[in-house]
Amino acid sequence: MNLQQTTAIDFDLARTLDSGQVFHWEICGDGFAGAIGEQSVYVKQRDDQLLYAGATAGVIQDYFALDHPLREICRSFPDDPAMGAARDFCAGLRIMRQPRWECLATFITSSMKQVAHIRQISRTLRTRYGERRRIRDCEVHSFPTACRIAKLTEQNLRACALGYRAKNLLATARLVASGDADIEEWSELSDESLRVRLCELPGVGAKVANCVMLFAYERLRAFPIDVWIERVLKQKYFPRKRKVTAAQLRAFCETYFGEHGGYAQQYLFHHARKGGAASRVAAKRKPGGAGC
DNA sequence: CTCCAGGGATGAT
DNA sequence: ATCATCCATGGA
Repeated sequence: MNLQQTTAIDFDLARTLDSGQVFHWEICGDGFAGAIGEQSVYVKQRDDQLLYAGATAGVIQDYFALDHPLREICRSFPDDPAMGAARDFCAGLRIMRQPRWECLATFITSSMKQVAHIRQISRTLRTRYGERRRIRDCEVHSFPTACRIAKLTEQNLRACALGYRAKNLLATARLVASGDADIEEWSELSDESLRVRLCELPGVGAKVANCVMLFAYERLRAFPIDVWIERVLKQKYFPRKRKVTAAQLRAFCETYFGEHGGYAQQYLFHHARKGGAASRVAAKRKPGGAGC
């Protein structure tokens, strides 16, 4: 199969796919295979060129948000040591435009899960209930639609290792499938209204809502606060302060990181998670023991 | 073995 | 408003 080609400057494909925003792309040959909606796509990067098959250039460019003005976005970040280090570490990392339902569903399954296991759950759901496709000798499965999941049982989903998340995914799938929750229509809402609507869905709280807003609704100001980001914020921005409430953190993030706070958050997250020992934030240690 | 993970819902202070 | 607890599962 012949590959098509499009220019992609200020873009790092592998880093973007490994940054914890999308969970289903797999290594295929010397590139990656995955689904963009219902289409199976192969893509690999060679310098400033993206070589791809399975979709149009327009779909590729839109999905990877190659139109985001990354230079300007990075310039809008606050000028402090933690942010600067994260920005240097995350060159070319872009916030993609993901399909609403699969992003929402995947982050409902993400609660109290490591990235590796979110990937495993996504793979199981796709393999069992999605549509199988083939691209360049690699298998790709689309994410099951809300209607498909709505017809399953909680036991079906628990069998995919979802645990207590099964009930939430099923209930939300049924709301979306019935049209009671019109997640496509919600793209017209303001940030605040959108967050309220998302949080009404079973299994969606502030953190998941912000992830979905950032990764599927292009609300680049949305700032998800998970355990990693919470540690980064407390250690880098509130050092030697015993008590920092969730409300304080939220208020700080809304203003300090500016109009592209979601990008800043993703860079801080990726740096903390994947950076070297120097960047790593220490997990909370159990008190006691002769620490010396 | 233990500790922890891109949390949410519920009920008690 | 803030805190405690429970909820499943598997990687490290």
